[in-house]
Amino acid sequence: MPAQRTPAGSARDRILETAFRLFYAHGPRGVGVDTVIAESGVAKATLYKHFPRKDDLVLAYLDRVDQAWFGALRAAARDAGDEPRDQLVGMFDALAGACRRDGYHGCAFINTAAESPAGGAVHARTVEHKTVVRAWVTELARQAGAADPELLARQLTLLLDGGLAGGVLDGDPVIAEAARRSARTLVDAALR
Amino acid sequence: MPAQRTPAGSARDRILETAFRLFYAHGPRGVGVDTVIAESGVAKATLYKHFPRKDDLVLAYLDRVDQAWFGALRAAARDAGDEPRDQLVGMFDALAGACRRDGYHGCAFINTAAESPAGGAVHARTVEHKTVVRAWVTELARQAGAADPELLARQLTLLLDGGLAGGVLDGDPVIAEAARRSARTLVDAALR
DNA sequence: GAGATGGTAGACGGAGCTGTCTGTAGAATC
DNA sequence: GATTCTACAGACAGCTCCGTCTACCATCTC
Repeated sequence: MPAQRTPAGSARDRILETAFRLFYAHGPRGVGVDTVIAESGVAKATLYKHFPRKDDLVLAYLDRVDQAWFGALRAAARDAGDEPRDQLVGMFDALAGACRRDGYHGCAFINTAAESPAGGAVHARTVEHKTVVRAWVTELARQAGAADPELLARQLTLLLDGGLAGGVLDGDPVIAEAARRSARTLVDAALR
Repeated sequence: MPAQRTPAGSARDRILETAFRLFYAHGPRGVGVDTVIAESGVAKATLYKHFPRKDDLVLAYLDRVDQAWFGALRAAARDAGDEPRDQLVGMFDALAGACRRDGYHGCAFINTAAESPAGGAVHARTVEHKTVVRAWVTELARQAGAADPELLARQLTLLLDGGLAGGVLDGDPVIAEAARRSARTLVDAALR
């Protein structure tokens, strides 16, 4: 290609960065397009060129969250060592990290799903995220030698969801610690 | 008082019943006051007489959910027998019941908290609900003889939250079953 | 120079939102 | 009969929201 794609993508990036911050803090429905425009210092036409519908921006926001959160989850698992059974517990360090982060406001997917019509693309994307994460945990559980990897994955993602979702009420890091201990108990019981 | 309070409270009840249904399905922010008025067959002035602000209606909605959910939780625990350790597991039958219910849409408190400004009365009410429930579970854990009732209660309410909150994405009753099994494992481990 | 590209600035329409207000009507109470 | 209470019906103001549109500008390429 002769002309390189976007010179810097600076406008698009500013929009996404601003949307990420505002959508996470107040929920997509709680933030008007005009606010995103004002805070990102971009023209309205520019925003609508990159994201023809507000939902397109919401989807891009969810993709960004997915990258960040799923990435943190895998990194935490990796940091726990080579043993899958340790990784299943270690991934909960990502939850602890999230709880401690300033402006922590729970699970972006559950929060967004709660306000999205059931049939729409936005809701579907939130479900897709949870499915992908659970599949990854299931594979880890299989590698660890769990008799019923599906069940163990369900149990652990349930804990993750509970810890994350509850963050919208109370971001106490003690929650993450309780979740981690539960994970240890459940993993030990499943691999006995 | 000579004049009995409300002759039947029928208008107020219709408003509350309608708000309960619509708020739970779409979130308070997703339902306009006009819609509540139209669907409950009530005059606008009547609604604003009973609930001067929309937030007052939201608070009444949360109270209603609290009664229903906390009631179901205690009933499920009671049905599990007299032993506190069985009650700690049995309360998860309430989660299974919720999952199977038509129009199940996750945890009303988490969903509402996600869209409510952090400092407000609505957000505070959601936190209060979770606190009350956890206190009740803590007392149950203490009666069961847990070494660390606070921790066990955290762990179990985490499971409850995860199961409930995840319902906005996927109301599969298999979730409730996984939560129940986790609860059994955690309770057994804590009371060993 | 002509045109394409990507950006800024902001008006505008049509819709929906909350909350107020005026006016009417039935029923109970004094 | 007069008053009070409760409810119905609906117009209205003021705001926000989404998305479209016109106009202008800078840069780069042909």
